[in-house]
Amino acid sequence: MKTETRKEEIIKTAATLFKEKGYSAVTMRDLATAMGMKAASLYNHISSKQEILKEIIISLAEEFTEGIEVIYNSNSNSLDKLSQIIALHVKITTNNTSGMASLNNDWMHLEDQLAYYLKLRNNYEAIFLSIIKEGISASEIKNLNPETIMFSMLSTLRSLFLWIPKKEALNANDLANNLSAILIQGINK
Amino acid sequence: MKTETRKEEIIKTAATLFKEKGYSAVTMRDLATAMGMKAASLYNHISSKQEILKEIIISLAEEFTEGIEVIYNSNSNSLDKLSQIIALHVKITTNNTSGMASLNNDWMHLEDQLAYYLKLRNNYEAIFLSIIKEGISASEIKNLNPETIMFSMLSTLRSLFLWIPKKEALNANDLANNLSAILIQGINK
DNA sequence: ACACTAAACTAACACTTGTTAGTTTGTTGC
DNA sequence: GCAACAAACTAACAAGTGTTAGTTTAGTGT
Repeated sequence: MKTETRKEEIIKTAATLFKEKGYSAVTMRDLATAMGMKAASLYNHISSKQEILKEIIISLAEEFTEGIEVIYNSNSNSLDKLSQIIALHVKITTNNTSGMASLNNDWMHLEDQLAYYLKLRNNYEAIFLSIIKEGISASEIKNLNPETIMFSMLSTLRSLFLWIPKKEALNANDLANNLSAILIQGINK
Repeated sequence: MKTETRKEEIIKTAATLFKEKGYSAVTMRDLATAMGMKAASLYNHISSKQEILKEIIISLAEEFTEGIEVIYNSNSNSLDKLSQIIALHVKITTNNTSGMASLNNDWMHLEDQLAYYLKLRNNYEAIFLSIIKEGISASEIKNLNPETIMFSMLSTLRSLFLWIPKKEALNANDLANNLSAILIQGINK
């Protein structure tokens, strides 16, 4: 329980491979080669391929859940809360780009934990939607379809893992600020 | 060369399976079962699993290329061109939701056609970026980072395949108009 | 009736998959 | 020097993979 570092290395390596080819296309032999060992040796550290995916996805999903609940319960106004959500996505994605790829593309290959993951995701979206609706009621946000607003924002935020690695020039703060400007104020001059 | 309808049925069925589980996780036996036949029988109509993926993705990529070139060469102003790009995505995605899932998630499993696909995609993004830059030069668009603007819009448009099937209530025109409003004018009241 | 053809079938192939069992290696604490 | 242990190894497995070869079936035009 102390030196779990080898297991974590495997999970991290797996995440980068999953990002490139997807969970199903990565074999245990691919992963072993990337780790410089034989496939069977992986099983000294992990119990199955499934477990790796679970470790990657569930911890991230829980991180998002905790993050948005704090934001929701703060006493900022709605537009500020949306900016904080943007910053949350930028931060988590910056810290674990590869894991975010699995979260977005391979969640359907969770087996035992699929129901739990979907529960977390539905909960997250429900809170996000509440914030938007409250913003509309408070006349902070334009009276447009709330689901479409959420879809648009969430699409951009969920794609950050594709974008951030190419632009390490931008630091996390600048990116979050840029995105807030675009997503909230629009681009029309 | 006349009745290619059986091949097209296979490709369409494959696309819906690829959308749910991804290209790598769908076996030829899965596809055959969905078609009500045995796996070997598929090969009377298609030459390989690869070919199916190619047919799905390349035709869509070419459709986007043709579409954006027409828009780019029209004499609308830049904001109108962006609205037309939004409408292009909504239209193509509405007509082939499953195929768009493969285009977005499984392009890396193209083998022989991977280079060609990447060429088309880079060309598409270059034109998109030109339109944004021209809009900034013409003072139609705010002077924000053009790449970030494109990334934000494209993320939303590329995720439409996830969204459109859930909202068949909205027709294509309404959705395109809603999205144009949000992406261009912002949500801040 | 007969040849043709589209489209299904059965059987099998060579290879790859995730995983297990049992063994060897190298380091650490006594 | 030896016990203990983490972490690698070899060898093998049963099941599943995409694909091929050859055959059967049923419908169509002559």
